[in-house]
Amino acid sequence: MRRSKKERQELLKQTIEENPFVTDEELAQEFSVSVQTIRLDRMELSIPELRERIKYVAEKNMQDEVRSLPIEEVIGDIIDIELDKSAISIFDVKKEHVFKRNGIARGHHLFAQANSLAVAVINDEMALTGKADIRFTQPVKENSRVIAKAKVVRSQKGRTIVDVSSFVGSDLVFRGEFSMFRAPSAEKEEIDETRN
Amino acid sequence: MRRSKKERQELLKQTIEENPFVTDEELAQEFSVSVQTIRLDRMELSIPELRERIKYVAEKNMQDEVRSLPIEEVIGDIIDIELDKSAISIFDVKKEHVFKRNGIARGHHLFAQANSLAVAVINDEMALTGKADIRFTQPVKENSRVIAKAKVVRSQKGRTIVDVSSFVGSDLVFRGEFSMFRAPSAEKEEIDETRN
DNA sequence: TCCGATATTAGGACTAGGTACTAAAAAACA
DNA sequence: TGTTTTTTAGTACCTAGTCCTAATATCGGA
Repeated sequence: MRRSKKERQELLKQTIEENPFVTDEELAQEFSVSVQTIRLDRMELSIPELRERIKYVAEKNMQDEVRSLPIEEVIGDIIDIELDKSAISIFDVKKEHVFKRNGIARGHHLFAQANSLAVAVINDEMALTGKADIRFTQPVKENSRVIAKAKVVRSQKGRTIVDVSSFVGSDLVFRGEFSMFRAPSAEKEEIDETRN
Repeated sequence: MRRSKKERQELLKQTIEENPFVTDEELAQEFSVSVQTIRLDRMELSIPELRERIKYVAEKNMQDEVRSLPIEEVIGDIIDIELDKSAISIFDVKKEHVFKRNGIARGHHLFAQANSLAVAVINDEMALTGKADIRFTQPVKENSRVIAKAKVVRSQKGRTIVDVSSFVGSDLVFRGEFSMFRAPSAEKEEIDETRN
């Protein structure tokens, strides 16, 4: 089926986004146009060639790998941290984080950002969440930037209370009180401690 | 500096492993041999060409992506559901769900399973988590199978309380009380309702 | 020191998946 | 109808290879 140029280019963009591994040849067949047309389309849309796309995906992968090693496994980007005191992270809500039906962020992503920030702020070898009291105060839409602020409230014998408030702009969208277990050094402080 | 064949091939393997993006040309210079020699080496060591290597890395990345942001709307597999009453789901804890340091499942995955089950059990167009009171009662290790059981406790004017308990074997590992907002049909029931 | 084996290099033909460019044909529109 | 836009075709060139043949180099042993 032949489509208009505009329509075709829209679909082309989507198709390549979904599957960056597709060749011009295959796309030409898919859209029943010549390979040259596909190439003109890519030009107009500034979509790089197959190999560059693959390379990009691969490079992203490598970066992710190094990123997940040193900065620890945090959801969202930590932009400020004072160990055992406070921390701030940013999380951009993209299409994969929302419900398809209504475009609202799924709760567990906001929870993940907050929880992971609560873990990160603790200056110990190990930190585990014991309990949490959380509130989703406003729905968060796709393309929002969520800023989570964690504050250590108090700390006593292996237990630390961390308050996390998340905002979109000036709106509070999430609040949580996390009760964290901590284990100072390595081995024998066994995590069975986490029994609450 | 010229090395013996064996030595060179050993280094070659390492070099490519570290940086799969290196070309034969660059390797030839690095080892002061001809491009052909590098190619013979790759043959003998069964190392694929640059593009195949890059493609492999990229593909691995894509796989990871689908894994980390589940396509399906529910985290875990629902094995039983009675709308507005109860539901059960299974979630297998794999290496990507645990902290590298201690092999313990990160809290937000257990939360995600429970929260997502609470959403699923509600028989309405839309369900959003308003607040939640949760407890991680025991650490969950890699390769565990977590069974979450959701039960609708009560329901009144657009608000439904869902209790979720998650088990590994017979051990309770997580408990949460979720207060869910529900909107029967589509548009105008505006989600500002979620102000708590 | 010469011999044969192994290792290395050079070169040509071919490949995929393109870029960059020119030119012609087809379709859309005014 | 003429003009503009869009599409197609074709050429030369590119990278990073494969596959193959043939010519050298290098090395160990008799």
